[in-house]
Amino acid sequence: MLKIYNTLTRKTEEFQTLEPDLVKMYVCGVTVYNDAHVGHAMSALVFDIIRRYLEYRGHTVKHVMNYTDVDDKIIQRAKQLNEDPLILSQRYIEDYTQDLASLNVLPATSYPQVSKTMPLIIKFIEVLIQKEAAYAAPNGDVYFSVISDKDYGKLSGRKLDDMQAGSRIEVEEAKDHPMDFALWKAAKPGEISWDSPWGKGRPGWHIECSAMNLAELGEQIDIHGGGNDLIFPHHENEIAQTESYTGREFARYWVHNGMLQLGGEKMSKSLGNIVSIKEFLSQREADVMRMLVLNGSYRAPLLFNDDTLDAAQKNVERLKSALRPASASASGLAADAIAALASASESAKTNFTDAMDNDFNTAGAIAVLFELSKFINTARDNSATGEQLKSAQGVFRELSSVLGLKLEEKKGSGDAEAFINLLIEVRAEVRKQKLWALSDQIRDKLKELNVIIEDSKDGTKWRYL
RNA sequence: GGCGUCGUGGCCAAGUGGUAAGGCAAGGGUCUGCAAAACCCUCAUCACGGGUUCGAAUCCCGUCGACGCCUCCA
Repeated sequence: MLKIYNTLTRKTEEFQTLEPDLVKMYVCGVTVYNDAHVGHAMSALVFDIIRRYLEYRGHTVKHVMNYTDVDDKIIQRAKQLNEDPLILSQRYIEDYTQDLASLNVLPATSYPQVSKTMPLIIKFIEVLIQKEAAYAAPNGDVYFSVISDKDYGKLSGRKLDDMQAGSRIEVEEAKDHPMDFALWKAAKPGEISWDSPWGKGRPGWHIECSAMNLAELGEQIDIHGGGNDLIFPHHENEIAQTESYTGREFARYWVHNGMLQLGGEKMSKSLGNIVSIKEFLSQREADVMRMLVLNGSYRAPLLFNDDTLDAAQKNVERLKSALRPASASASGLAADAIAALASASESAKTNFTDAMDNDFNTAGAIAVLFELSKFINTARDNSATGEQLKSAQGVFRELSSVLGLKLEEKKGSGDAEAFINLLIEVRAEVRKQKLWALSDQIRDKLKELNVIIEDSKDGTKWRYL
């Protein structure tokens, strides 16, 4: 039985879908005005892993990830670059799509955009006004009225009185209540805008997600996800809007990932301590980032530094070792060893599911893979044939792909391969003649070129580092 | 100030009542011409102080500390 920690109740709850076997999952994507960073990658990876696991457990997942392509920061950036805001955001959407593909994140079912949801957003706001959950102010803005929502604050555990006391925001004169937030913002001169019953303007930050959710998934969804920095105000306001609109419970499970930490602090644009996904991938392979996430727990802060990345990279290498082929001269395993390997595979599956069922305990799931890899490697060391390894390696491959790990050996150019093989042939001859210095020199020089040579009983193998 | 998360070996990190998974690093070993890889062995009593319990890292109270949100943020 899958259990998920629900931010709304602050409890780990049994997962039950609204409709049998179907999971409606909405994950807040990014505001597209700049290169996405590894913190965004963490969030995307967390929900990719969740989605993959739900599918592994037999659910069909409708996975919606939005792009916020109309926003203050986009407008500002577009002004700097003297570019149309929508062209700018479209460029970054394509960019981010590529980043996600590079990270082996499965494509979402759909990717709604604010700019393409405008009629529905306007209609949504009109309904809120009709229901007296929102009001148009004289300045052309429309605000959501927080006092109209009796349980406003339930997600973040705040009370309106507390928030007023701690508020450091300059309160707009036009607001009835200081915590009221904008559903619609009147356009300033020269800004991109859309026509509405309240004049030219554009949506506030939170309403798009409520509208796009409704459009893509309906009034109620199973999982709503995002970074835990979105709990307040973004998700709090989303709940307020949607539940005021529908009169029903919005999302069953609110799932939030922890923040990536760089040098003990959250990575964020305002702190300037950013590593973009592209920068990261120019240094390390995608599996390393994923392993970093898998090794931790998705709700906790994740340390991103050279030490944790080096360890993650080693972990990836280690897992890859399980998939290496049997020795060509393998003579075969004894019957009891074959049985032991088979039973190790079976318990790996069970233990994997047990771990993942416990609020996606990926660290536990990874430990299961390490254990299975040990069994496989021992079997190979004990002369298992390829045929005898096949089934266990199949299980290993299956489970690691549920986590989204590719575990591919690196490839170089086909041309280089022929030369490397040639060098290895020559080196084999040199070794026959016991010219160890020369033989070692070849090995060292190849290593400098990121080609690792490993000698064994039945010949020399090589791989790219 | 308010709300919340958390504090497990050198590092990353599972475990939420019955005497501490896994990985990295380190040390020893098998294999190897030497390496590398793989495999084997060694390596913690869970921030601190109280309490509940036959029994607590795991529940309760307190202290100290870290981090996040309260303002754009995955």
